Amino acid sequence: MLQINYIRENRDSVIQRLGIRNFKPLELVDEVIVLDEQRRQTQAQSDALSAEANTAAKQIGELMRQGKRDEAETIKAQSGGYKEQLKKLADELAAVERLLQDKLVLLPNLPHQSVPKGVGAEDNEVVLEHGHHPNLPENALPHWELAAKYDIIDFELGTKVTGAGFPVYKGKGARLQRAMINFFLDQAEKAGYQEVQPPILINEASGFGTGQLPDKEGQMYHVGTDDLYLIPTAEVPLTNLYRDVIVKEEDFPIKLTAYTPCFRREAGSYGAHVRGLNRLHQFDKVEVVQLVHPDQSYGVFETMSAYVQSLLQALNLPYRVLRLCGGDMGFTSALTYDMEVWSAAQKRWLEVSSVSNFETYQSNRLKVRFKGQDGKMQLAHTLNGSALALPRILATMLENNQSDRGIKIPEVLVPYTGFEWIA
RNA sequence: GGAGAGUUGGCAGAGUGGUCGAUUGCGUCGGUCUUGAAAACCGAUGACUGUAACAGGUCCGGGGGUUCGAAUCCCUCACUCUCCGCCA
Repeated sequence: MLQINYIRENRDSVIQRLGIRNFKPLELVDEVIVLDEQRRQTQAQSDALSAEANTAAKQIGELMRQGKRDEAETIKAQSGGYKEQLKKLADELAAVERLLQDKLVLLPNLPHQSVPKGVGAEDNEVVLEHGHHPNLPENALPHWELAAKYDIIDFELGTKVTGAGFPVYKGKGARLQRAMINFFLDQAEKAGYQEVQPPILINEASGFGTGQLPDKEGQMYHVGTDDLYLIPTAEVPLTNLYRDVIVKEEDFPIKLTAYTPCFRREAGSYGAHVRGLNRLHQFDKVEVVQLVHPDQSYGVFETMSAYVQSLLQALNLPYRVLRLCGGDMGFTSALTYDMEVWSAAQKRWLEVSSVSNFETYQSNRLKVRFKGQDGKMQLAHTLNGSALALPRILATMLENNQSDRGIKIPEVLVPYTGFEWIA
């Protein structure tokens, strides 16, 4: 959520920057400013009246103590009206605040200066490409056929047990999943991230804190009986660990990592692009999250991006890094790099990681703060990145490493799998 | 699931209707003393909102109510703890 004070003081620049996102209802900005003005006026009225009522109440107390009952009764009689007036003002205030809040959450984060203007994926900027596209023979198979051929993933079984998008990994497939999780977690720990096992069900306040609610409600699975949501990413429980926390400045940077399954309804996604592992309702991911001093967040952002790339390099996967354009960026992000790997049999790029700096957009909702050198409270910056999402890595690994002998396991994973080939 | 007890500032812990935003202790920060440190002593030390700055306002788990006035009384919800039951 954007900070109302910032909007009030930087109206023109806010509008200009939202334009980079191709954000349409720019009139929201002025509506918010007007509502904020109303809010403050109502608040001031209410405060003044409260002050009067407080004074009167104190006088009564004083007079009672002195035994001046009659005088006390006189003031008491005059004080009767406060309650009603205050209630009226409080209702008014609540209404204005609610309106303001409702509008405020509709405003996405302001893009960083480096974010290119644009409306969709075609406007994203390729920052770099790394590695060579493997030359596969004509009879190369897409990963869903490889998965069937070597009997390591069973999509049909998952459909039977749950539904489409819930694959069953078997044998070496399951083992490979576990190997990747362990490899990613070990690497994250080496990079200084503390491993956490968070809950994978979250309450509404957590969903709101990181920005999934209210706008992306339909993307999460909701457990109605207990009013909880299945996490779409570990970012939600990890970042919410610090909700309402005042961090010590010297504790920055706070670096967390977690492996969790992730659940996404992916409503409205169908067709060839979602075949196999390309888009699932349940998948595994290792996530990294950092809470940092505002001065450091963009440096940390680059470090995090480099870290994710180091994983892709270790796995020997050809990848590219995209700087997302304003229109393609997530609602809450100020700057996002997407990492995509080249899936050689499908001949397309698959997104396997997304690294974002949210600046204070999340921390303003979460109230993650620290006391700065000047003694004033400041909001922390939050960042996160996938490191990495497993299914598309697996898909690409299967496709790119296939040969007559079978699937070659990347060297770094062999200590974790205990086998070099899936054949 | 049943019964009972609780939820107060970074922590511990007072406070059962009026000068309580809250006694006190610990912690933290600053100072005195010291070659330095410890101890001792002195002082400071919540958040939010608001203002040019003061002032003012709000917050004692959340929400609602009673009252001129609520941390204190009532209702309700959430959570924690203890005992019982069930159970990976």
